[in-house]
Order: sequence, then structure tokens, then C-alpha cells
Amino acid sequence: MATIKDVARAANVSIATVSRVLNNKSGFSEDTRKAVEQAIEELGYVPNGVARGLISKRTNTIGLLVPALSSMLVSEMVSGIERTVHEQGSSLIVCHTESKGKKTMQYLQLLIAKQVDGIIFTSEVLLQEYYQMIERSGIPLVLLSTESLNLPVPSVKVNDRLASFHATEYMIRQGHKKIGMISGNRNDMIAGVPRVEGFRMALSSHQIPFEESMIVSHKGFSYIDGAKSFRTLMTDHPDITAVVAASDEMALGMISEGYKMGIQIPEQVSVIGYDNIQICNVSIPPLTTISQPVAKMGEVAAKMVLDMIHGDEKQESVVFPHEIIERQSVKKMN
Amino acid sequence: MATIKDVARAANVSIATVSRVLNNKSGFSEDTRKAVEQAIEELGYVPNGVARGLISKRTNTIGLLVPALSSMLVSEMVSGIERTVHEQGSSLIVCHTESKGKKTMQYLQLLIAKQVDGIIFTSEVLLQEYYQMIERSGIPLVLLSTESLNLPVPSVKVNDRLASFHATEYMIRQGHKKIGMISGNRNDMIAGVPRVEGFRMALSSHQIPFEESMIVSHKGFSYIDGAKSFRTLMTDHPDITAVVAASDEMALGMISEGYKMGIQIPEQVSVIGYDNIQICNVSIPPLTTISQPVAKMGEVAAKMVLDMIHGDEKQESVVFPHEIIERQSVKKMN
DNA sequence: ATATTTTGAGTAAACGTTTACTCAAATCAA
DNA sequence: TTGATTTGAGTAAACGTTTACTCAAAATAT
Repeated sequence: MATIKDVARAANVSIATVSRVLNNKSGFSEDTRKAVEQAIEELGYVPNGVARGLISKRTNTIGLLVPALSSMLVSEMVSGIERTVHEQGSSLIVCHTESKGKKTMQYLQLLIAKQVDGIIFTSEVLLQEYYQMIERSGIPLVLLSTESLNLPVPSVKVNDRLASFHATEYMIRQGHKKIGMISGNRNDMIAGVPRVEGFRMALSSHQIPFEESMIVSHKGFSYIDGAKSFRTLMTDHPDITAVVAASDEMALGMISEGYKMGIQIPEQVSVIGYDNIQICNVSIPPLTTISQPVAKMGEVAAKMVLDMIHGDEKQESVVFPHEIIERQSVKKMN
Repeated sequence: MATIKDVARAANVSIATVSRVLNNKSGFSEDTRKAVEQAIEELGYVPNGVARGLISKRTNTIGLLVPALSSMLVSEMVSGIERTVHEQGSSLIVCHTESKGKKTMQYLQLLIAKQVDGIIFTSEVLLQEYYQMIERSGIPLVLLSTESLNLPVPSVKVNDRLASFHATEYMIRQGHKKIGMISGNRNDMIAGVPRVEGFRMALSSHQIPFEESMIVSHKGFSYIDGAKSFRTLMTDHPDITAVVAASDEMALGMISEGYKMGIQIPEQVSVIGYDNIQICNVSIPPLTTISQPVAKMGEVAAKMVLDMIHGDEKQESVVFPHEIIERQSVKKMN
């Protein structure tokens, strides 16, 4: 591959001059510019970003860490980030940590070694261990769909507890009294705990009686978890008329399972999802859900790291408003 | 950030020695190893991959180019690639070209500048222009879900024409005689043309009469395209009993549109999809489809570039077998 | 005891850029 | 004309590694 030296030789100038025309600094005549540009053209020269990175301390690369999330959710989140990052001339390295601490540490090491300009950390609690590593490297960091109460890291998220509260309250307002929840992994500090809490609070603030077994949780937040959870929920509580799901995928899995079990949705059981992924529009029935504007949030998070990279020290955390998207998976009971 | 010099100073050795213990070359005593390792630990030193890359000419990064595909399909494809690539200690830069030639060229330039070790190009025709650019850079290239008839580039794909032929024949075998197709973008050389061809060939080889207007095409291969195409198909040909869809997403959009139009699927109209993305399992009804093992294919493509990077010059192209996955969206008519 | 090999470690060049510094030639002011 | 300034361009150091070369000290062979 041609290097700047080759170009310099071909154009009969020094490499400094080539560099200058490349970067549009001043210090060369129109004639030399032409000569250099022609040489570049002829040799098909592309400046070596690695060498540039070494000296400029910028790689124009940012790293993204995502845990084991449902694929559609990740894909929407990533797309928002990727677009924004690329618009600014950088690229994105995506790392699936699978929620494993060890893997996360490895990826962190990798990203630091690669000298990424910034890191976006999503949907998981930022362990002290992770933070220290990043902190030490001096790489700007922003949190997406997660937050840290004690560490000074800006974040972009939705108020999960409140959103879940509203989802549940929505069911109550439609006249439902027997409401269950399929909660995904209820120990998950991000998508589990707060949503369960919101659910409970809504019920208790409306004095609706409730048993522990009306919240059924599973490993994750996917179709299968939704389907399985729904089945156990219905065998334990056949009189339930509404379900709050911790993710759209779970809601979809539930609808499918209902179909197999001969349970009509929403005629017999209503459901509200969480996330508002694209497919909600074309499910049968179309899914009523809490909209969490992931693509937009990803975009904002990306802008935030980019700004930090460009020197804007501390960014303000932002909490996005959620929204109830009414479609047809919830039946009015009153 | 600490550099190798800092480590050398702290451990009281030369940078060459540090480098040696870092890379496990011989030439140091047990004592110095310990000293160096301790210094590394204390300083939280992480070797600078950029500097390493400059000298070793390896960035441990591979680039992926994807056009405007449906998000779920991309996400499955990417996941197979990413896992494999990461297992081998490299990372992946994903570039969404949106099927724009100009953007593609820009990304290509970017990937070359970044000195990626390999490139995976997916689901689009490899223009001469693209090829020349990559060729010139000497970066190993493999094609995924596409192929080049004239250029010497290894590829991983499925036989689209044959797959579509089989899908259509499957409908015929179930006793369908009035079969339409919603084709996505029928000019797309990869996912359009061959599938339309396969469809036509199946009909004609079974002497089933057919009109041009029974193939309706649209911009892309997404839900909405499916929904819209189905609507026009049904208004023009209300007597149709089966539809061959060019993608699962289109089939899903069609089912949803059918629901709105009061058309029962599969009771009134049957449908077969294409791709076998995960969600087919939980659609209502579960979608019969042509399985194209994208995750697996991505994995194989990734292995191929990796092998090429490691010096295995020419790789054999592989065409994956497709498979009909029978679920419940096709009704038997005989 | 001497000659030879092995071991442990340092020095410096190289990778492909950018940029501070230098300087001759050209332009301008007086 | 002379001195001052501007313009165009080259030289060389620096970025953080790896590695070929070198060499003294230690270990081994004779």
C-alpha cells in the first residue's frame, strides 16, 4: 500500500508538504497542491489512520458495550448510536458482554487498548471495577439505559419505576382489578427491580390486593421467558384479566403462548408491553406498550460522548419521557 | 495514560525488556518478569494497540458493510459474525451503507484508512468500483449473502433462485393454484431478481397460468412493504389463495394487514416467508418459511476472512442449503 | 583454566504520520 | 538599494510499540 513517502516521491516534494495539502494547512502553492493531488490519485493513496491516531491521540472510534438484551431492542438502540457516530466521522465497535463480568472486563481492556475516544455503556449496572478501569484510562464515558447513583457519570435513560407505575395504572384505569406481571429477571437492577417496584406501587396506591405469586420472573426478557412466565401465571391465577410485561418481546411471547393455550388476547387477558419496538405495530393484536425511545436515546448518548471527546467536560444526565402507546392489546372493562 | 516507558522506568529495565515480557518472548529472568508485572499492575498499564498496529500491520479489526436490510435480519447476521470475530480476539466495525453507492465508497475509504484486517461485504452486488478500491488496498474480502460472478472473491450464500423455487413448489404441492408473490424490490440483484425468477420457474414448470400483476413489488423488504404489497395484490386478485413472500418481515406485515382487512391467514390465504428469523416462532400463526441460516452463515464468513488474514490465500465459496420450515401459515388444499 | 555457548538485557531503527523549527527565495516598504 | 516581511517548502523529532543487533556476564564444555 502506498504511503505518504511514495506520494512525496511521486510529486517531488517532501512528506511534510504532502501532509500539509492532505490536512489543508497553509504553506504550499497551487502548483504543488495539484502535483500532490495527482500523485495521490495515481497511487490510490489513503492516509494511514493508525499512524495518524498514534500522533493525534484520536482514533475516531467509539466503543459500545451491550449486555444480553433482546435482539430487536439492541438493534434499534445500536442503529441510533451508529448513525450519529458515523455522521461525525467516527466508527463504532460493538461488544456484546452477555452480562458476564469477566467478559465485560476483557472488552473494556480491549477498548482501552484500541484507544477508543469514548465509551457508551448500556443497560447494566456500572460496577466499581468497570468504572475504575475506564476512569484510569481517561476515556469519556456515558451510560445509556442505566445510571450510577454514586459515580459521576452522565446518563441517558427513562424513569423505569415511573413508567412501570404508569403502565400498571393504565390497566387499572381501564377497569382491571386482577393484574399480574411477567417481570423478566426481577433481580436485574435496571430492567427488573424498578419495574417490579413501579408495578407494586401502582397496585398498592389503588388499594388493589395482590399476592407475591402474581409476579412471575424468569432468566431474561425474551419471547420464551414471556411465554413460560405467562403459562405459570395463568395456571396459578386463572382469574387474571391483565398482564404487565417487562418487555415487548415478553408480551409477544405471551400473546403467542395465549394463542396456543386458547386464551384470546385481549378478549380474555389484556397485556401492555415495554419498549415500543417496531414490531409492536404488526403484532396481532397490535401491542399497547410503554414507549422508550431507544433509537433517540442512543442518538443523544452518542452526541454526549462526542461532545465530551471534543472537550465539553461534564454533560448533564437526561431522563427521557416515556409514553403510553395505545394500540389494541388492552380491553376496557368499564 | 501510562506508556511502556513508564513501566520500564518503574521496573528499572529497558522498554525492550518490558516488551519482551509483554509478548512472552524469551530473554529475561524470572525476577525481571516479576518486577515488570508488578509495575504494569501498579500503573494500570495497557499496551497501546495503535502503536502496536502501526508496527505489526495488524489492527485486529474487521469491517462489515451492510445495506438497508430489515433490522431483525441484520441483527441475526451481525450476531454470528461478531461472536466469531471476538472469539478470535478481533473486533467488528459495522457500517450501514443504506445501499447508497456514495456512502459505500466513503465507508470503504474509512475502513481502509483504519487499516482493518479484513472486510465482509453483505447482501448487495459488489460493484467494480468497490472491488477495485478493496483490491488495491490488499485487504482480504469475503461476500456474504451475495456473490460475484466475474470477480475472484469467495462468498457465503444460499441459492436464492432455488430456494424461491422450492417455496413456490411447496405451495403447489399443498394444492394451491392461484399463487401471488410479494417480491420486495424486484430489481435487487440479490434478494429480488433471483427470487422472482425462482417463483416464475416453479409456476411454469407446473404449467400454472400466471399474470405479471400477480407479482407485486415495492421499495424494500420490510413490514410496510409487505402490508402494502399484499393489499394491492388482493385488490387486483381477490381469488388468490397463497402468497410467496420475499422476506419474513414482509410476510409478517402481510399477516397483520390481512388481520385488518378481515382476511384470515391461513384459512383464506396461505403465506410462506423467507429467512426464518427468530420471530417466526411467535407470530400468529407461526410462519412457515424458507430457512436461511444467517447467523451460521455470518459465522462462516467471519471464519473465512480470519483465515485469509492468517494467510490462507484463497477460500472456497460455500453455498448453504436452505430448508423449508413448516409451521402453520400454509393451508393444505388437497 | 580457557574457549565456547547461553542467558539476560540494552540500544536504536522502524512503522507512517504530524508539526515545530528552520531557512532560502520572493515580495514589499522605505 | 537595503532591510523587513511573507511565502513555500524542507528537516527532524515525536507518538508508543516491536525487533534486529549488540554485548557483557554467566554457564558450560574441553
